[in-house]
Amino acid sequence: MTGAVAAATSRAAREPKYYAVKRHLMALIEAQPPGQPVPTERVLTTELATSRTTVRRALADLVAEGRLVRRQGCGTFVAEPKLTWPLQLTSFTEQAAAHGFRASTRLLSARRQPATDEVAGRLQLIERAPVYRLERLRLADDRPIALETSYLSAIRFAGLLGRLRRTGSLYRVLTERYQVVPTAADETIETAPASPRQAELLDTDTGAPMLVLGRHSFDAAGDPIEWVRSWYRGDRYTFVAQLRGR
Amino acid sequence: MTGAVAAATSRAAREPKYYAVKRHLMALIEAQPPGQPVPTERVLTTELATSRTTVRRALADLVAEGRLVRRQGCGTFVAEPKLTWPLQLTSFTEQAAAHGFRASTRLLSARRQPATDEVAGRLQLIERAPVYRLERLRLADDRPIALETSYLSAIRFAGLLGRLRRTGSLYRVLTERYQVVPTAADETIETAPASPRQAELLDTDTGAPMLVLGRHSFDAAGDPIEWVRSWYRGDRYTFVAQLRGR
DNA sequence: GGTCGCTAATGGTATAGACAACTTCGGGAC
DNA sequence: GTCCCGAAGTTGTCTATACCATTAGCGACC
Repeated sequence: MTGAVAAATSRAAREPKYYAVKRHLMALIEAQPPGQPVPTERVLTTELATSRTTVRRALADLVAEGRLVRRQGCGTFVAEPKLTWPLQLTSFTEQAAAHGFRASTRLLSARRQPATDEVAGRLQLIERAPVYRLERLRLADDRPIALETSYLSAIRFAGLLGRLRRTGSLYRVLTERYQVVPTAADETIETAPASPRQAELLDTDTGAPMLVLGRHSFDAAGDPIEWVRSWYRGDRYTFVAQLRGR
Repeated sequence: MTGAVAAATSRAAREPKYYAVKRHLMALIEAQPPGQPVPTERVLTTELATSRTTVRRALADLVAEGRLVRRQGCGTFVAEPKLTWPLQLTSFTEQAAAHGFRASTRLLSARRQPATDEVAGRLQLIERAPVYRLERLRLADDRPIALETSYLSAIRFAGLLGRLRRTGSLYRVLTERYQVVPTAADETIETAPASPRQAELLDTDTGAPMLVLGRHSFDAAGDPIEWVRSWYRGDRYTFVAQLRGR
């Protein structure tokens, strides 16, 4: 079955009409400073002799790239450049401090529940073993940065929820009360559209492209400590990692 | 100006209608094996008493997540799970081999041109200094994986294009002919929609979400060697990095 | 038996329009 | 002068429709 490949290679590079509109807009905003308004949808519709749907598709692309910002009832504006976000540091507070931000955390929910198949596998637990599920909103200078969902074994870390409510920092509780230090981690990075809830908490739109960071951390014995998925706005952040040596 | 923040926190979690359709579809495909067809757009439109636009929006979300695959004239099907792609190895061939793929490369274009401001800055060259621009399509088992655009100084690596055409591997040419070995690199990861050209080469749709990897590599003296941007299909790949020690 | 071409069904693109939600701004009431 | 309310203009959501591009299947023809 080479049908798919043959179709792909023979497929002409047809440019959708919305992409011509997008290129028109890119030329318009190229040298414009952040905050500068672009023409309204209706103006673009008449100027470019097209439909509002087509204009909106082009605008949506540029919003997804982080080059435009739209505000309902107000207009569409050139966006601030993306911010870089360092990877490969264990603690969110460290990451924020490394770039001069004041980090804070809002605990959205913390509960004990049976593990799903995926979580049980990640934490090397038996099916439906009890786990803690923490949902936290990470902020830098009081602006929402990321939405994190963590899973930890409720057996191994019995009493974690109460201790966490008192001290606030999961990292400190793990090291000081449980003598657990992560020594290795597997990190995964992918992209996915935002759910309505995620969009609301991160002040963006449902379906907006997100960068999803997964961290699977292990202690010195090689046992899994936690499994975390962090959702960042893809239109606002670029992840940066520094690699040294071979 | 706290208006934006106030609006964000007070904004109710209103679920668009398309998201209800998306949840309906997620329930449908949850336990389905890859390749299984889902109902056609027109069937879903009548079954869910909505418009085709709304159905298509939900389907587009699931395609962006890599959970569905659509083929014009054929139908919509449950997708294969995403593939993982290792980061933090210098050579594409190494990365592919690490996961059991046979890597190959198609040189799409190679030319000498004056540097743009961004490229000149990255390579620490004066404005409009001559650089080589290489565009390569990376394949694994003859399937397109990534589209790479590299920039190198045409002064420092004079004669590179000819040597590259003879040997094929940029990495080998750099080490053997120029005695240059990358010892450090800054990597950036972001997400952006595919252009028509990128979509055609990677066998996907214009506007599809991509993972964009930037690599800025340096030699032992700290001088920049090359600046590369690699585009991967976000619906098909998850990047994986392993972190050891602190 | 093989091949060509037609047809039906699918997803892809584009249009026009209605209404909702939200912001801004100015005029009128107090 | 201050406050409130409404009008106008903006983006957000959803609908209905038309036509195009591609595919698979089938039947007629050679």
